[in-house]
Amino acid sequence: MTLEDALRSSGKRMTVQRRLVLDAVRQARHHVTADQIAKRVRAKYPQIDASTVYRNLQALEELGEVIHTHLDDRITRWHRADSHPHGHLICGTCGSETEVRPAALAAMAKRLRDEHGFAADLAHSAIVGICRDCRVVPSS
Amino acid sequence: MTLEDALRSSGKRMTVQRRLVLDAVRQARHHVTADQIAKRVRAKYPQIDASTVYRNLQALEELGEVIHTHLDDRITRWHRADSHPHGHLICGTCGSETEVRPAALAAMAKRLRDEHGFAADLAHSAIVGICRDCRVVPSS
DNA sequence: GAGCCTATCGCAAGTCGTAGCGATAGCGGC
DNA sequence: GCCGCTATCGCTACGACTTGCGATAGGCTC
Repeated sequence: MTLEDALRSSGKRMTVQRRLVLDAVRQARHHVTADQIAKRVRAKYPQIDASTVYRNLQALEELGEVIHTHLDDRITRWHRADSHPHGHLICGTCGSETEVRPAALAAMAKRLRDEHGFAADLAHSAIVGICRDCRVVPSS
Repeated sequence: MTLEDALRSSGKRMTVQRRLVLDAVRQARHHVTADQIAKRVRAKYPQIDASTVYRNLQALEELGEVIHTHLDDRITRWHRADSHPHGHLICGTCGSETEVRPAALAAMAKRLRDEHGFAADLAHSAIVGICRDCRVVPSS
């Protein structure tokens, strides 16, 4: 398996905790928080510590199994690496969250690559701004 | 003064702590962290609490005096609202930080406005990716 | 399948930022 | 200048996450 190879070549080990954290992320429909993952894992393995969840999420990200993104709160979200990529538009006024197609992000990223040689990952952090509705009717 | 008017019309008050926090942000050359601001303020007003600094930064942002941005760590940076706007490109490999001209951001934002009616603030969060140097010579 | 090396674990403590609470002090009116 | 309303203060506790440490347990060798 690719995962086993990746583990081996990076000197990492497969522990029960690691396996359960990975399963939890894979089974989640969309983004999940570390806390949600911890709760899922505790159903099968109650003694797992939050720090173990965080460390395993980092390790699994290094292995290319999971990815994290930042919305506009202080809570990191995680999802499986093979889910379809997309960006997030978050309205600072009403808090609404809209997904953006990868194509739109790619076009934006092209400009940064051309001008700065910078390969941007525009799905990593949400883009904050003001949505259509809030522009028309400013918040009271 | 505009600031006094803004304070009045929003029911806010000008306290010595508020004044010192604002001065500290204004005197800073670039972005500063809340902790750096607290240290500066404590030179003149040693008893100020960190939570007071945070609350005043929020209040001053509502008044349009200061702005906060997010780089790729978990630490919020603050700067005066009238400094020239710019975006940040942060390399996830080497950690280098590059400033982007507002014009480049505006062009990118236009697409989101046209397609989604979304007025993006692309200076609010840093754009993460891989810089030119790290693309050519991958990190060892 | 026993032994060894060390990655990983659970726990405790620390950091950045937020939130609740009783005490203090701006600031508008008299 | 004094009074009263309440925004703001300092303090403490909490939430998300990180880090250091001794104990545990993968997984490679024999």
